[in-house]
Amino acid sequence: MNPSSFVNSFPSGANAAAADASSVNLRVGGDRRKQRSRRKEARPSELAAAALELFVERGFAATRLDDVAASAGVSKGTLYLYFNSKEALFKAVVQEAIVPELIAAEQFMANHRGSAAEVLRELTFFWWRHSGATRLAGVPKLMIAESGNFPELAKYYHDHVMMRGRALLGAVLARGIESGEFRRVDLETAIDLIIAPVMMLHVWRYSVCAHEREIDAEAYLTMHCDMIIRGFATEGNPA
Amino acid sequence: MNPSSFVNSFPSGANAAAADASSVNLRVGGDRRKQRSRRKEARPSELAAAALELFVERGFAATRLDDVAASAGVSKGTLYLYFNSKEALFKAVVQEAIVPELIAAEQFMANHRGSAAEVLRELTFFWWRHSGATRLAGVPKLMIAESGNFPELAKYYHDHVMMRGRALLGAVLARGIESGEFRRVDLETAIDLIIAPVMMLHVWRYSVCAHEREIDAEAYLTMHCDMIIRGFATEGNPA
Amino acid sequence: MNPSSFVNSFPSGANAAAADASSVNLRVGGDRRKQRSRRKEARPSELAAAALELFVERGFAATRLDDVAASAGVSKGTLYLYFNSKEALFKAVVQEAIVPELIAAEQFMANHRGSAAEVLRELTFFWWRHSGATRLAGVPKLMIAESGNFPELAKYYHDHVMMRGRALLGAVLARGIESGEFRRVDLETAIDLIIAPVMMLHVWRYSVCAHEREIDAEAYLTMHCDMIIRGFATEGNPA
Amino acid sequence: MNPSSFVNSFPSGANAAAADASSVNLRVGGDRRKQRSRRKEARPSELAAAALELFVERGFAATRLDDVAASAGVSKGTLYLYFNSKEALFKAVVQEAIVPELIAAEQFMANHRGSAAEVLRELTFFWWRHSGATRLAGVPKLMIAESGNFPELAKYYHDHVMMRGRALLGAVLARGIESGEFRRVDLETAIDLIIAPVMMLHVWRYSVCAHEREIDAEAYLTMHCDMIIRGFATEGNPA
DNA sequence: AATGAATGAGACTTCATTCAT
DNA sequence: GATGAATGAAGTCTCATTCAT
Repeated sequence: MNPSSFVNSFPSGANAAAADASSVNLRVGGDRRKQRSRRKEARPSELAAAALELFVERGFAATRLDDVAASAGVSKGTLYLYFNSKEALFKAVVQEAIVPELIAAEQFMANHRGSAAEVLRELTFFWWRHSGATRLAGVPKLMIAESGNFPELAKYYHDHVMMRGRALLGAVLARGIESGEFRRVDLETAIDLIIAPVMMLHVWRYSVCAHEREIDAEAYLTMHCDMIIRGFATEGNPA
Repeated sequence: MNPSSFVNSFPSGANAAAADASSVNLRVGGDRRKQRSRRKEARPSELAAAALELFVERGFAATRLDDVAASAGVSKGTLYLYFNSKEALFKAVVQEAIVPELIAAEQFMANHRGSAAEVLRELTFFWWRHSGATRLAGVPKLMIAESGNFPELAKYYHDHVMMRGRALLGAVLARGIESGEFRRVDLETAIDLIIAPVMMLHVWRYSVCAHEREIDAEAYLTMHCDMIIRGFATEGNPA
Repeated sequence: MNPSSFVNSFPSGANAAAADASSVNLRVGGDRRKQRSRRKEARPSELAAAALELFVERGFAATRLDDVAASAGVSKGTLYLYFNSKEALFKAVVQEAIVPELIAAEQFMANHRGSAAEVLRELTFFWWRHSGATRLAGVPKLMIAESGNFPELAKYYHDHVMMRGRALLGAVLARGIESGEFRRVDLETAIDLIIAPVMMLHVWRYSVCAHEREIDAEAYLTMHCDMIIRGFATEGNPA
Repeated sequence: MNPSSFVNSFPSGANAAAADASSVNLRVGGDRRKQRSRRKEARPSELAAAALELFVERGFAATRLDDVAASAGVSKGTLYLYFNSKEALFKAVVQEAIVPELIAAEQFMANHRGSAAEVLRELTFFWWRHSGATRLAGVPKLMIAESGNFPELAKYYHDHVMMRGRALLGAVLARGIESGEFRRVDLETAIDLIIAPVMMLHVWRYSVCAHEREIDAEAYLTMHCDMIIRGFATEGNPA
């Protein structure tokens, strides 16, 4: 699993607009003359990808920059050409890893037509496919573990990732309430309860249960959606 | 010094209140001759308590033994009289923090009479009062963050804490299904979905949302229980 | 030339009051039981002495802490028990090196009786004996070289050392003018011109001329004093 | 690339003004074809000029080649086209900075007619105007700071700069003694005492006193010359 | 000739661990 | 039992130097 595959692992249709053109061009360009400069443009992403792997696996503090460098196939000094500090690398990793994920989800939502319940269910599984099943699955654990020591990063993650994801869910819920499909519940709390099990699924897979218990994600998420939809359904409209 | 021997050195029926009392008595007792030996017995607990505080706040790697020692009012060397390594201290901390918590929950369950739904709801709030509102609240985050680097500890936590807690919930669910109160759902998955939001509540409070958003635990847990109970209720028995 | 000789190289009668008693006790104590703790008190001075040697010889940046530690016979980590950073060590070195020097000169002055010219001449040679001929001779060069990068230290040196030395000279000059021995010259400028050749003598010995030319300090300072005294003398009083 | 070949590549009768003119012409000249080759010849001087600025300001060790390159508007690699190492650059800088200074002083002396006292005074102020008031003022401090780590350079500076300057002063003194204007003093020592305050004036301005005290160079040098001339004057010839 | 990306040795600094007292 | 001074391995970060383009 090399760094470049990481780039390609993003939903192809989704991030075309969002991801900077350069990293996309990286693969389509045909001529060799610009390889050096193109390489330079691609480096930060490659390094961040290597770092993501290790951060997710070992945590921030336990990851040595030597290992990141070795994993990316560069020298330790090269890391500092692109990132001023280990912390800066950490920030870049999180941003590279999560922003495309969100953009994809937002586009998915924007294009979807269907009942609120359907959207909720499909969004959940979309999320799982695009995050839970990839190496991005480790990011929530990473954030949980390190946000205490990196308040700045925690704020960024909260503002740009969690709030954005919550807004998505809030819109679905509001639509369902509007249409009479859902009961009138407190939106914030409802959002919390939709998100929590999904996050926890990621976390379990990457930490406590990693080697102890195999969680059947499909069944887990199916039941979760059932519960949510049933729990929010209006009386005359049992999902 | 294996984990279980350490656990067994705790007062068997003890909970947090009892442990506190002992360390308080330590200073009010009038007999001076016994103070030394009493103190000796209490030391590991005092040290672990100081370490818990710091581990939970800063994480394992970012906590220096100097700080633990200073916080406990002893010299750094003294730590090594009771724990062979930082890792050993970590194990002791986790074990000391969680075992009493569980014992208390089990006793609570054993004594409770009522419908499955009632028990579920009360158990949830009991848990919250005894864990979420105390310093133990940080333990889940700690476990999530460090279990990857301490597989042995993750296993212990999984086997002795999570499984024990899951057994508790499994018993309640089984009772509800038996009595016709709940539908026949997959037990393991159902347990996961009951636990996840509670864990996540702990985690959020200690990490990402710490400084960003105040979660109303009461409303959150109430809605969670509503959803669970409604979601599991049999057709003719809408909770 | 070991560190302890450094301590003893200070004028014995002069610094008895100034230097902290501990470093003096270091040598007079007879019992062995307290060696450990006494050692601790003495350590900072020993380390600073070792550092002085190297700083003076190689400059601040070119001196490695490994070498300082090795030279003091301790491990690198030990340095950090006493000094928070290389810069802190530098500060300590300067302060340890120069303050006693000044105190000695002040006491010398206070006890001296004689004409202004005599005092001037004797003070100059006193200074030379106590500074120019010891390893402290390198401090002026050190300060000149590094003060640009350590403005804080430059200020300290200026305020506590140079101003103090200048005050000494200013007092002598003022006395001479008062008594009609010296002409009425601008004090500040006069002080500059008395100091400059003395400083430069130190500097030359430690830098440019170190291996090229041997300056006869005795002749140099004698002529310097002659020039100064003759230059300042009133018409009817040719020195 | 040995020192002397480098020196010889400079315009022989040149001084600072001439060198400046060449680099200015570089840009105003209309002929574009020559610009490339002209530029090539000028490069080393431009690079050394940029380096001088930084060396003087920060010292040798604290100056990064990145900054030198950036300041000269070239890439870091280009530095190595002209100088084999940082040390080689340092040598070039010193040589380029001081040789023209000396040549100018020698020419000034050669053309001067007047009493020894007059020459001494005017030479001093000439020196100050051409060195103390320009960026060259920092060179003495630089030499003092680094000569310990660059013995070879110290020797060059001593042999080519100091000795040459001393010869100049020695000639003036000898002339004064010959004519009966000055007393018969030891020449070497006398030269030292003439130079020292001038050097120290440079040094003070660039280091310890930089931000603390403003020295009135005019008054300082005037008094210095007065003292020297008065001090050396024969009995019947009070300056 | 010129670039600037890449290197890697080496610097400062931290901290878990040990041990003489 | 308790101390705390001492250690040294290992980490992050810097920067002079090289070399493919």
